[in-house]
Amino acid sequence: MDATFRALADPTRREILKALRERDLNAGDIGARFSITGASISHHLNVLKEAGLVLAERDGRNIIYSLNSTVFQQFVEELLGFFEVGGDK
Amino acid sequence: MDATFRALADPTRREILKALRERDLNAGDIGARFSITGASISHHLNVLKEAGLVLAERDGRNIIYSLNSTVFQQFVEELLGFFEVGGDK
DNA sequence: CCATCATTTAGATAGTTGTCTAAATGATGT
DNA sequence: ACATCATTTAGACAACTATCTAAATGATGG
Repeated sequence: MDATFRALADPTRREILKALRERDLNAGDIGARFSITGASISHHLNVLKEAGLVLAERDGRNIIYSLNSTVFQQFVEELLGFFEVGGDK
Repeated sequence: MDATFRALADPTRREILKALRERDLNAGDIGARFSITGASISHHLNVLKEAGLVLAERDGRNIIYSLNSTVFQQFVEELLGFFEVGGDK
C-alpha cells in the first residue's frame, strides 16, 4: 500500500496513468507528452512498475507500458475499507 | 487532489487517521501513540488539516481532532472515476 | 558487425519533507 | 497575575525525490 501511495503521490505519474487509460504506449510516446527528459520518464515508469501499477513488455526496440488495473482497483478497495467501523486493512 | 495524495502518502499520517476512526482525539493523545515528538505530530496534523482530512477544534487547553470523512469519501470517488472510460476528473 | 534508435542506468544537484530541539503561544486554575 | 499544561511555530539537519546530462545497454536492419 505504501508503494502505491508513493507512486500515486506524484502528478506526473498520475498523468502517465491517465495516458495509459486510453491505450498502451511505449516509453517514447509517453515522454512525448511531457516536457521532461526520457531519463526522468524512465524513472517515473520504474516507480509505477515497482508499485505494480503498470506492466512493461519489450516489443523490438520499444518497451510497451500498460496499466495493471487490478492493482489499482485493489488499492481503491482497501482505501474504501478505511472508514468502515472495524475495518482494519 | 494533490494535497490529499501528499497527505495520505505518509504512513504516520495514515495511522493518525486510523486512530481517529475510533474516536476524536486531542493532539497529546495522538502523540502518545507514536514515538515521535509532539512537534512532529503537530506538523502531521497540520498537513492533514490543510488537506481537509481532519478538523480541529479547541476545547480548553486541548485541541481536539476529528476526521472529515466527507473529504476522504470524495477523494476515493475521484479515484474510482480514474479508470472509467471517458472519465476525466 | 556496425550505425542507429529506444530505453535505462549512473551520478550530480536542487527542492521537498520528516524529524528534532528550543522557544513561543494559548488556556487554565489557584 | 502566575505557574503550568497543551500545542504550535521557528530553525536546523538528514533523507528522499524529481530532474538533469552523459554514458551504458538492448534490439534492429542493412
